[in-house]
Amino acid sequence: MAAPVRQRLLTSTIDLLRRHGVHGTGIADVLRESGVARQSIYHHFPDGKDELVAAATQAAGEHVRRVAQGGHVDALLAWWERTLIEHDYDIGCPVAAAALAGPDCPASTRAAREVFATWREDLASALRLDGVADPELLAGVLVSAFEGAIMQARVERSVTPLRDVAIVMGRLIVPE
Amino acid sequence: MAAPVRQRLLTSTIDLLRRHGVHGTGIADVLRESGVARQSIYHHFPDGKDELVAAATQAAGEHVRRVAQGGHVDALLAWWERTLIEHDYDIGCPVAAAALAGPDCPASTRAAREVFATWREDLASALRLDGVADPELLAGVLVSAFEGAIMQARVERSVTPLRDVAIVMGRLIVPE
DNA sequence: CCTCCCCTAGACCGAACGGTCTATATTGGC
DNA sequence: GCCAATATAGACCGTTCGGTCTAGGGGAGG
Repeated sequence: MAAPVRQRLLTSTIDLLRRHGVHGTGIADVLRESGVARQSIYHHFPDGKDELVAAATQAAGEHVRRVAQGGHVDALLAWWERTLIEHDYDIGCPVAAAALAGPDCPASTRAAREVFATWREDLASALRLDGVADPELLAGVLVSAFEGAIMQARVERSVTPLRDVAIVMGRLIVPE
Repeated sequence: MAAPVRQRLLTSTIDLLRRHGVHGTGIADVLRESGVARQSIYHHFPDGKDELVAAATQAAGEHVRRVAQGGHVDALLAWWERTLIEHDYDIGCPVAAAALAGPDCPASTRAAREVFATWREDLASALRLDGVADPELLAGVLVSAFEGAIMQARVERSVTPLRDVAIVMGRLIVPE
């Protein structure tokens, strides 16, 4: 009962987005998992589901950002490996879920775009500090490769796709 | 009226999967877009939506496979660029949609896994023929990077993520 | 005190969901 | 001629959907 209502809503929504995607997650599911009253959703997120999903996407993006403190690729990799195994490969990336929601959820799409941009900027800064060539280019490809690897890892039920990305990208991330 | 019913069902389902994902696509939508009778779905796909989506995923995977005849990365890139622009960035990869559908759609998840495996094998064979080192490793990362780039390209409404993947991966795909 | 805000409880709405059912063509092969 | 397979049309089912509504509880600040 400790956590405030808004936070509980976001946490539950993120969890459900990772399992079932945007359209596979119902308001009733969020209510059940968070134990919050129906009306409270529309108090905190007047625009309804799309706004809730967009806010959850932003929050999830911030969380991952803190995990990869300073853009350390190895920390990101380790965290995703652990998370996938902990949840028995029954989850994906909530930002990917928002990105694939489609035109019915414009706010969610926008949120996904902004999170991806933030991730790229963080990674590019870290790469630049390490003296790596083409930091922006590599940062974008890193985000792409990570997102694809998470998707493959989920259906393969194996962390191999993630590790392979780390191996291959490691060859490119070298000081010039 | 030319195309047989089963084919029209698959074509329409693929199109809708790319726009709205698995849970965002309803049976009624498929019926409307394909102009097929409701009962015909359950004639060709007795297990209902999950089986239809799985079959559509397989068919889409085969189609992309033919596009990348022999595993030519450049052909794949050009096709995705053209497709995204043609549809004004309102589509994604249908296999990704199936991969993120979640545990309610076990057949679709299985289909996504098999398509990813086929793509990796095709790419690995092509890389091996070109005398590239670590063909399996690179093939897996290529699939990851492509899938992630398609996702980013969609929300960014730009082909830049795809081109960046091509540039960076081109540096790795060199004869040993 | 009263009022405003946050929160809960739960009924209620019309629409859409996936799936089943009956009934009626229209085929092509035996 | 007959039968099975394929197709169409459309009613119908119970459930769930996202969203709105009313009614009331409790705490903080005027």
